[in-house]
Amino acid sequence: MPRRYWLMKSEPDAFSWDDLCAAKDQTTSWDGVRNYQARNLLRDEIKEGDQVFFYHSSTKPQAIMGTATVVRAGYPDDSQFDPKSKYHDEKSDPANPRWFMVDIKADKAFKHPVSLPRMKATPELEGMALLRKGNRLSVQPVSAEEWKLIRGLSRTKGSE
DNA sequence: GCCAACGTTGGC
DNA sequence: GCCAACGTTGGC
Repeated sequence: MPRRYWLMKSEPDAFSWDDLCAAKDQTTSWDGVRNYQARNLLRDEIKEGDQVFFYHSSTKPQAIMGTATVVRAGYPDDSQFDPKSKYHDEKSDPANPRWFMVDIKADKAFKHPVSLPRMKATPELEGMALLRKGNRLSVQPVSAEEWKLIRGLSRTKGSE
């Protein structure tokens, strides 16, 4: 199985790229995802060694801040069983957990974060999941071509 | 702050 | 099982 690529969104007010870099071992559990489509990716598709773009949403500017590596593949999200957590899900059965998470570790900060407008202005990225209208998935696939191209963009300053 | 898009919930 | 109402996401 070749390494695969993903994009994960985070609101920096909640958890930012800097928070990831400041975390112990620059590693965090990607918990709190409560969407079935994203859950399926976390549980079934995302494997150790896969690479992740870390994207800041609902902020200015929205941008991919850097890359991370999946250091642990899908396992049950423990926040679903914690009554004190805002992610608590009383309907989830511990014997058959509903929600999953992965662990990611910060890899490289982009010299130049790649902004949403810059990606939109790049014709080769036209089909990218992130740019599709109405897209709300917080975890989404990235193709090898998109990965390579965006890493290239991050090495040079854009107009955005 | 607005609102379009989409997912989820619940009445029937 | 349909679908209207509602809540959330996230760009603008």
